[in-house]
Amino acid sequence: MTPDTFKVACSNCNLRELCMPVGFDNQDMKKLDEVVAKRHQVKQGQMLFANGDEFTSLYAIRTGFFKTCISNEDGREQVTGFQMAGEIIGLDGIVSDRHSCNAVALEDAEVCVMPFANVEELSREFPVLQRHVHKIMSREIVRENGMMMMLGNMRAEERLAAFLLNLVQRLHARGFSQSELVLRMTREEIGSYLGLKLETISRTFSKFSEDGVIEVKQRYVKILNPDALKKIFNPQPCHSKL
Amino acid sequence: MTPDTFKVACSNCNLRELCMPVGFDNQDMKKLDEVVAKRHQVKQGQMLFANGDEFTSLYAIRTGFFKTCISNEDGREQVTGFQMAGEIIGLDGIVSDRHSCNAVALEDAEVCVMPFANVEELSREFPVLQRHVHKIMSREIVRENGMMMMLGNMRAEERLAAFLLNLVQRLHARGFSQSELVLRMTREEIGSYLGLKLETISRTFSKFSEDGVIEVKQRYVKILNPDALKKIFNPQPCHSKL
DNA sequence: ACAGGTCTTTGACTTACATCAAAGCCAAAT
DNA sequence: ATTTGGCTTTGATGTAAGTCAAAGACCTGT
Repeated sequence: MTPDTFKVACSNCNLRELCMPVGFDNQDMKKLDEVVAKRHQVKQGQMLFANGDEFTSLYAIRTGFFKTCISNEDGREQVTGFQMAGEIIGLDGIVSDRHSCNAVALEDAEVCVMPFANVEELSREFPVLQRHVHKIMSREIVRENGMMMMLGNMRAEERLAAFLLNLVQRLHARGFSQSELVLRMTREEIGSYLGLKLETISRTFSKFSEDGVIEVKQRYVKILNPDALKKIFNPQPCHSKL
Repeated sequence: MTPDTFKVACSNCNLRELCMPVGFDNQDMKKLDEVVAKRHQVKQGQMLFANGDEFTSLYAIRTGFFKTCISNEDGREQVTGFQMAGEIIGLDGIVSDRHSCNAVALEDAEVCVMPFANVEELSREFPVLQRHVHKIMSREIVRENGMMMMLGNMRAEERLAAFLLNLVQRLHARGFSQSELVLRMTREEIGSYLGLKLETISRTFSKFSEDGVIEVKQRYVKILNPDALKKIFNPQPCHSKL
């Protein structure tokens, strides 16, 4: 065991409600601790796993912030997601027993390593865990459906508004502010995620700022008018009959 | 039981290798027949399920061709996938117990209805089925990652080339031609899937045709030069060191 | 055989975003 | 305090794809 790994328990983890199913009694919870083999530290900029790596485990993020991305033969990169505490990464690896994307820590992070064999074994024993795993995968499918809608149909302003609203909503669920956030990623990474260039992200931030919808100072963003942002994301049809 | 539903068995279904796990002995296979409650016919243009419908079952396509699509508040529609025989639809419903997309038959179709409760119960009993379900969901996640790359980074010609190659590849796996196909969907539906307008699809088909890469006659498409198509999809960098 | 509908093609023009380029900002290192 | 390097902003210009419009192809039912 390397010094940056150690054994821990879900049963007293403060993220339990975020990454584990609810409705367990204490005894079940004890057994469930077995899903997590150990914890693992990942420094900013390091990869948790890379495209082509053998798939063995899912990872629950305890602290820190990740991006997942794929790149094709001619070097173009697509960020496929940003993940924060309580979220699960590694699902891409199940189908082929190899990871098909890179997971990069955007800040120093700690993850719970959950060997997938354990997950499957305990899923067979605990229907509530089984259901939970299915929901996590389904949620990711639905999220990506939404991304397809963004990338296929929405304009730059709509994409960035949706992105910001989604970020604060998730941060808020973790006890952070509803209106203020510090971006963990560059303009280029946001652009890659949203199918836009970094200049477009920068210009759109400036536009929102000029319109008084947000306040931006580098990575710091304050949402001044969330309703305006929601309206940009989701413009009202002029007439309901339209 | 309505006249368009009847009980059947996977154990002698000719699509078994496509939609069911391999490595079952006969006895297991008998029990596995229990996943499928019945079959269900869907006429061209009809919905198998719609956004908001209660989720109860996954569906394995026996014959026919489907599209799944979502639409947002202001009416914009995004096709999120095209599915053919042997593929599974309905995974989007697991997370919230409601479907979040519409599944529309693009030609008369027949599906095997697999109540998800059965799937989960049998998954607990048969690890190979459990693994299979996980792989199906992971495959969908990886497919959608690839779609994000397409929609975020690729040009119209690349998207359409990738689309055609993917279609023939899947048709070929089902015993159809590697080079000829009849499209089941309109230019508009292809466009929606690829984040392009129908005119752009039409123009790009014409361009490919002028270049001698394909032959197009309405819905009929013949791939004359698959290598050229692959090169469009996946352009070689000028120098490997680049 | 024809009428009506849906789908497709093609042309002319517009536009949202990309590209290219230069300057500004900020934090860490010297 | 200054340099360095990564990130961001902003402006000028280019372009791939969108929009609008009209005509053509095909299918279905009468």
